[in-house]
Amino acid sequence: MARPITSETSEVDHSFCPVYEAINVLQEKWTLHIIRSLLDGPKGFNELSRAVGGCNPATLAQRVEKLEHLGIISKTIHSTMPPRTSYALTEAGQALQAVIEAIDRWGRRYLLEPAAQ
Amino acid sequence: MARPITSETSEVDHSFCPVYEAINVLQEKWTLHIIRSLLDGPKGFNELSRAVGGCNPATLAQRVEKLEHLGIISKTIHSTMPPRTSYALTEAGQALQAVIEAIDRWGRRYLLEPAAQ
DNA sequence: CCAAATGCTTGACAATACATATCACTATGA
DNA sequence: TCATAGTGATATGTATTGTCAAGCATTTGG
Repeated sequence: MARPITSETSEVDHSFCPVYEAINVLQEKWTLHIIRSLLDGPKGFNELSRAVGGCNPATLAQRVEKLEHLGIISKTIHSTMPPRTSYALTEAGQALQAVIEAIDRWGRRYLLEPAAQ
Repeated sequence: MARPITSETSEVDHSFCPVYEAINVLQEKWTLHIIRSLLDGPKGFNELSRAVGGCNPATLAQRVEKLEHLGIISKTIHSTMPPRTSYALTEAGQALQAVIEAIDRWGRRYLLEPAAQ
């Protein structure tokens, strides 16, 4: 990628495209579900797992770590007696509400009759 | 799923949630890239492949078939002498522009400094 | 006739996600 | 006190998914 030679064919230049990267982040399995679940408040690991519904713990742990790394969610370990973990959206994460809402509107409008699949 | 009874454990009810389903559609690898590529006009298979950038033909064919099945894109085979295929967005597909735009805005705002990954 | 492009398909392989089991720890109830 | 259940994960093996490198039939241009 990012090789602007080849003048004849119109190669699309993906040198660094924020949209392309954003799509790559959001298109990973469970990512959008996780963000959606966290939109109504911080959750613990198992709580999040239940809210997401169907994601296995290994995958969830991996996703959550990556999203934390990307600054989309934050992980806090409360040093109370039973040490509880809490996952919450950062500002960047909260901002994804607009994306979820857009998907929501689209889904309600065009996905009401599934039937096939 | 879709068992609203069970008073003991608080199972999350995903009987049919349009947002959940919409996310499931859009979270598959390459799907959003394909839709984004088709937003600026219909394309043939190889043309689409180049526009998407990096998706292998097997996956692309599979995605495109599923999206056609879901009524998001339409496939037309022009019976001209070299029979050309053309993939285009349906109305439902066009409507996803709002989602792409939301992702675009988010990406520009929060993904400018990637560094890590 | 040969190279190149279109629109895919195939088959072997690798990466990913899955179910399931388990762990250490802490409450809670009997 | 001692099982039971909840927390926050991690480990195992298997199944699903995506990828790579080819190839094929077709047609057009040189």
